[in-house]
Amino acid sequence: MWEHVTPERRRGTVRDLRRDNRSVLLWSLYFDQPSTRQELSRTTGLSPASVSNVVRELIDEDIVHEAGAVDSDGGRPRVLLRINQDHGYVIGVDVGETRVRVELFDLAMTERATADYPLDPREHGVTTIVDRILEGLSAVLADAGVGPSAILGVGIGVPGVVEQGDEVIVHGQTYGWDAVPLGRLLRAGTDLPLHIDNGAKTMGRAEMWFGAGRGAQHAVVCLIGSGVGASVIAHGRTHRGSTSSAGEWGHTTVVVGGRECRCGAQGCLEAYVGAEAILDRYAGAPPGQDEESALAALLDAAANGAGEAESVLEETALYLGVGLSDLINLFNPERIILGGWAGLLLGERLLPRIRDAARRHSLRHAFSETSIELGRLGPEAVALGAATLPIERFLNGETVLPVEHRRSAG
Amino acid sequence: MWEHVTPERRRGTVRDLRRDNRSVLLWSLYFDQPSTRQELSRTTGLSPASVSNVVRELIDEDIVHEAGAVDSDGGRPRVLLRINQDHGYVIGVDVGETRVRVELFDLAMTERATADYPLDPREHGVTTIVDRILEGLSAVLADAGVGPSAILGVGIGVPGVVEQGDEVIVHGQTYGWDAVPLGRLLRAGTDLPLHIDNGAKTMGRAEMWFGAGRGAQHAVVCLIGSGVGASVIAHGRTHRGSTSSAGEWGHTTVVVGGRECRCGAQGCLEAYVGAEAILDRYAGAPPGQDEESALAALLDAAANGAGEAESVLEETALYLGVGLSDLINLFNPERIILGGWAGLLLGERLLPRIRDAARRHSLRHAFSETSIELGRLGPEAVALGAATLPIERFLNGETVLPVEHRRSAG
DNA sequence: CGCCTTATTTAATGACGTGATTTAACCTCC
DNA sequence: GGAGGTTAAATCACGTCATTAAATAAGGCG
Repeated sequence: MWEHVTPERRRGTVRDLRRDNRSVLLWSLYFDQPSTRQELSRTTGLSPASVSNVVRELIDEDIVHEAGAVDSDGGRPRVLLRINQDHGYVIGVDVGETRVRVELFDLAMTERATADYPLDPREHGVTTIVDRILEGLSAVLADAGVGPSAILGVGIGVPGVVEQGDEVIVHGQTYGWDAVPLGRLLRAGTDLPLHIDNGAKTMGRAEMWFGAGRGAQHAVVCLIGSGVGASVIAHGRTHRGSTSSAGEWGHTTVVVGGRECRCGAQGCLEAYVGAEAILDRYAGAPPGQDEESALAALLDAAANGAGEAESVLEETALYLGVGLSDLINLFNPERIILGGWAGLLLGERLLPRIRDAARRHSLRHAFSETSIELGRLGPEAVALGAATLPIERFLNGETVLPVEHRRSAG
Repeated sequence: MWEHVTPERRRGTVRDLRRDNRSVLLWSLYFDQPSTRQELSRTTGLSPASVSNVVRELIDEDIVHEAGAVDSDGGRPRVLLRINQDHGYVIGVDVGETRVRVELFDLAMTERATADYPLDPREHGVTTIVDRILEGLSAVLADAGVGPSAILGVGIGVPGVVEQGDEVIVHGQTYGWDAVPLGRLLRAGTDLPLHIDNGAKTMGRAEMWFGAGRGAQHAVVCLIGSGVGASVIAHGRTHRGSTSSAGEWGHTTVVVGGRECRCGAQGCLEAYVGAEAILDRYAGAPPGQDEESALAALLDAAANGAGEAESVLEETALYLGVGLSDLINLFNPERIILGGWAGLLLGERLLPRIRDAARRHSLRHAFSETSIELGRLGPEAVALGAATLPIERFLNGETVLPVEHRRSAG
């Protein structure tokens, strides 16, 4: 009864030690390719001898390749090492409000195949989605010419709360999903290792790994689309809370007794800065347009001096800034990243005003340590981020690939 | 350039492994005393042989004592082990708004000496505080008859933001402290190892270790006094953010454009539920009373049916509930603990109403997984929690005590 | 071609955790 | 009260690991 006060600790055999060191080395190499044994020794803190040993092991397993060399003033050249990007593959799935998208990547995260299934807005039934995903999996495998045994895992980003556990359960407000055992349903159709997570969180991962979040240890990635979500990263890790539903920034209250939100509460942030809510507040919106064009039109109208559009945006910037200030005060991140299609559209035009509103509503010290930026990966990042889930497992040494994929040891 | 995405990893020598295992064992024993080697083997996952080895080491260092035995149906009795509570001592300091309090504890956290220095409300100068603390340190050492060499460390809880780093800097809004290098100032007067942290955070630690937080991995401890603060615990660790100013819940915005807060912003939670703010909103408050009696009087007035008092409280419960719902949505804690003198007073009478308001403003799933409770340790817990800072270091094996305190090895 | 410089590997060493084996400590039953 | 049983703890032999120091590889330069 003490686990409450200390972080999880792995079992301490001398063998686990090796697994950990190997993992540290892999992470380092993965994010700093190509590298040399020497450099790895520096970055990991391991002795050159240990680096040599581990690297030999990795080369034998065909996970790492030697690739050229670089002169070292006068002496023996350093050998360049890089991860064999064809050692295995990962798949990322983006289950969005309007489509299901499946992408296959190699270990370097270059896209090798894609499948895209537009979704009828009225067709969010569980079986439809499951079918699309399974269909997409076979499609990208075939398309890329990759066998299932070479797949390290499949990451799936879905809207709504994802309860991790023995059985992965998805609660999708917008989809009308209630406690859907998505993992079990999918496992009926595929044997690939699955990693299911909330879409905002997977997008957050993508920005942290490859986008505007690189280098930050503490960040919040805000996903503003039709609705509003966020992914909180502390110490480089996505904050999940006790049942993985942390980060529901959109339903934070900014006005007690304010506008009604689709979640049933009043005064939620989402009821002011979600695309749906913004358009709702704007009388000038022509009906029948899709949200994306409608919001773009609103922005144009404001740029052309339309008073009402302008005031809706002004208000939006204020509320969004307030929402961000809450994040700053509570999390003290070094960086806040605005993403999602609506977030990017709004940010482009309103960022200074949003920043100003955030400044006015947060504590000076914390605000001064936070930068507020736009996401760099676009709204397509959900699948990419989802695909990093199996990559993480791989780098941690928690995935073993069938032997056929290993070169016979020297 | 990859640390952004993986948690800190310790250097991996076979020696660190031992230190870690020893630490795991110590934590387990600390929170589950007395215990036996056998039981420790179970809880730590270490083999009985390793437990034996480590325990022998700890006994040799006089950190652990054997204390009696317990029959085991028929066979050799299990030997009970407990931590030698006199192996070393820790000191906790509570720098509050009205006093400085210094307490000395043994390893079992029983209080051995106390020193208390009331503070003139106008006298929050840095040197005054530093002097009081130093005075208190000598006082408790003398009082308990303990030499400085037996002190594992001193934990200090202060109001305001504490920036951890090479040089500990304190920003105390309420105190009018701006970037005070408290660590350096104290080090001029004492050689004891110092741990400085925000008072809300140290109180949170106390509740997590010994109070209403026991057993929880994810919790938020709310400190409501004259102002409002919070301590967020994720995975058993206090969340600090990038510059340790995380958890400033009090300055979260609950009403855009709302009441002015002493921080300069508008609509902060603190401007509604801090004791000062509550009394401010209550016209019936007789002047010249201290806050504590005034709030108690307000509560009594409401209990006796005074309409205005009642409505102020009703409103307070609403705002507090909304504040909690933000925590629930963002952090998804398993437990929320209401503490601080005002929090306890309010909670006693208003808890059901607070809970209800929180429920109405948070997402169903997250709310249903959270319990909202009152703190168990009272407002005195700041010093206790501060004292756990050096305890933690000790249990992690990061503290070495001078040899004089070790029994000569057998 | 021999010497110099730097990178990597090899060899020797010491620490560690574990399973198997002993030893310790207490019980029951005859 | 001693033999046999039972459970706990300590010891031993072994395999694994990271590290340091020494050796070797791989170029450059004169």
